[in-house]
Amino acid sequence: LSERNTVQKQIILDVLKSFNTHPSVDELYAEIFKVHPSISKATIYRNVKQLADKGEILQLAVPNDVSRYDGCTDFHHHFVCDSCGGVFDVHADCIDATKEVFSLIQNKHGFKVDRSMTSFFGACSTCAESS
Amino acid sequence: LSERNTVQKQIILDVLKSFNTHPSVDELYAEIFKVHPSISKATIYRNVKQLADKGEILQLAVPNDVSRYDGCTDFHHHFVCDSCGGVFDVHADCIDATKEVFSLIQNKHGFKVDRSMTSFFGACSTCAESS
DNA sequence: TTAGATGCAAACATTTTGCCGCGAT
DNA sequence: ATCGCGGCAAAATGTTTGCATCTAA
Repeated sequence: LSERNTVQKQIILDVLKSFNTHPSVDELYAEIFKVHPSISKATIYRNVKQLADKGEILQLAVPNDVSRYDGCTDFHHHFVCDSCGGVFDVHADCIDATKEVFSLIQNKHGFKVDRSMTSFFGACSTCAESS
Repeated sequence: LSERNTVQKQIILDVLKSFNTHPSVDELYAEIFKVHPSISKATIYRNVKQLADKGEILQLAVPNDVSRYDGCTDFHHHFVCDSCGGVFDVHADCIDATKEVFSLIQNKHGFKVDRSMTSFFGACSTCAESS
């Protein structure tokens, strides 16, 4: 049941953390390929899943888009542009989803809440201008 | 540029609204098939996309899961069980993501925010018990 | 009448899996 | 020396598209 530290796993984590954006597996692959051309996409799929399960990275689900990954696990949120599909960070000071809310939900519904994330939707600055 | 009201579109909307859960296209198909066996999945895919674009239904993006649809467009949130993948409603009184927050984000980032949705993650009551 | 919608099947894209060999522990 | 992991290719899954036909307007 032990988990091994491999070169590939470390590169995947490092490269993901170097992104300011929220790359897909394809985007990660393209970047990792530059330093480790022999990597396989299957390895990236397997590792991002494992890292997300351990909570070392976040997996983002975006409507009409592939899975995206976020190397920043600090509590924060996302804005998704309905027009271009871009995903941008929205930091937490904007919204109040605190542990108090988690308890409230747990008491009301019986769900044991661990974490939360808010998605905001609309038009990003670029798309709002060109319309 | 006109959009037509077809029998299929109406059935899709009706059946979706009859769910308390958040069905995938496959689950919708299975249910619609009972009353309209000649329906095609392509028709369902095309219509849920159109309905979601018009805002008549919601498209939910769930990590490691297919797209799910929600016939209830009232402002509310979701709890996703990390263990069984179930998606449950969490109504809005639990969390404060109001128009004020939207303005705050718009001022800070320039995004024109239209709507938001919060996802809570953890263990649902059933899964929390059996662990 | 005509342009949007349907059903079907084929095409596509993304993600998962089986297999075998490699390498971290 | 194990057994988890990597690379590859094949398979599985989910979604979109081309096309001929149908139908709402």
